[in-house]
Amino acid sequence: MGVSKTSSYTEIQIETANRLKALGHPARIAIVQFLLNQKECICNDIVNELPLAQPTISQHLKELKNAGIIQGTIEGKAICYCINPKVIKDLVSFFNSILSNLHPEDQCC
Amino acid sequence: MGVSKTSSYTEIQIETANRLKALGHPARIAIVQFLLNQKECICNDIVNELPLAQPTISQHLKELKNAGIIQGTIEGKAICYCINPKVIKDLVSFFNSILSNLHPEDQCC
DNA sequence: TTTATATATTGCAATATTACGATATATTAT
DNA sequence: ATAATATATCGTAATATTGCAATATATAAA
Repeated sequence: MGVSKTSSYTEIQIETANRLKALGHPARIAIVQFLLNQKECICNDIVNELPLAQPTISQHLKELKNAGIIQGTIEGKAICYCINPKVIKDLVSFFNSILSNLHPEDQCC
Repeated sequence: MGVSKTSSYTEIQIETANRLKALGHPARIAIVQFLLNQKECICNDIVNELPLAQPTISQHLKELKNAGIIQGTIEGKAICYCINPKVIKDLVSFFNSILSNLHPEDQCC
């Protein structure tokens, strides 16, 4: 008894949660997967691909960008969005570290 | 032109989004990490560890459980929650497949 | 059976998210 | 300069999430 509560969360916990939350919507998963298949990754193409209006997609792109999942650079009249590999690698590491800390003998169910 | 909109999302996109969304909150990241370090994983312990009230933690546990991230079994008076390795493995695969589809020559930014 | 312990559920307020029409901005083409 | 194209922002309605006090349930201990 007498265990003191951790006052808050660590920076890493907050950052990881933000990134996972950004990917926690089917439209944003679909956007990421669409970007993977494109050499030219422009918002207007995505509008034609997904069942969402242009402002909604723009909003989803903004969230992915705020979380660092994607980056955008201006390409003339359009904008080129693409995936930031570093963040994806971090997430692979995060889940791999869960797996490696999961020892069957520790499992109670 | 004339590209038809995909009517909706795939089952896998929806399932993946649900799982990532479930992990998209610092309290739920902290809960998962706490479970990793415990042999005895009981909700009341988590209440002493996190800055949240018992009903709130119970709610977060429910969300993790609904998303399949954790499972709970009744252990007498308490409940033993632990992580479902299969789902974590699926997520590692998801992010690894993003990485393997990310060819630098395709990147426009 | 009464009491204590562990967890879940309900109800509710505060806040955040999602989606979109309307509109703004910025670049390119004419 | 005007028009067309690509994207962003604003305002707003509908819905979802978060957190908690109060209360319920269920098991174990006395």
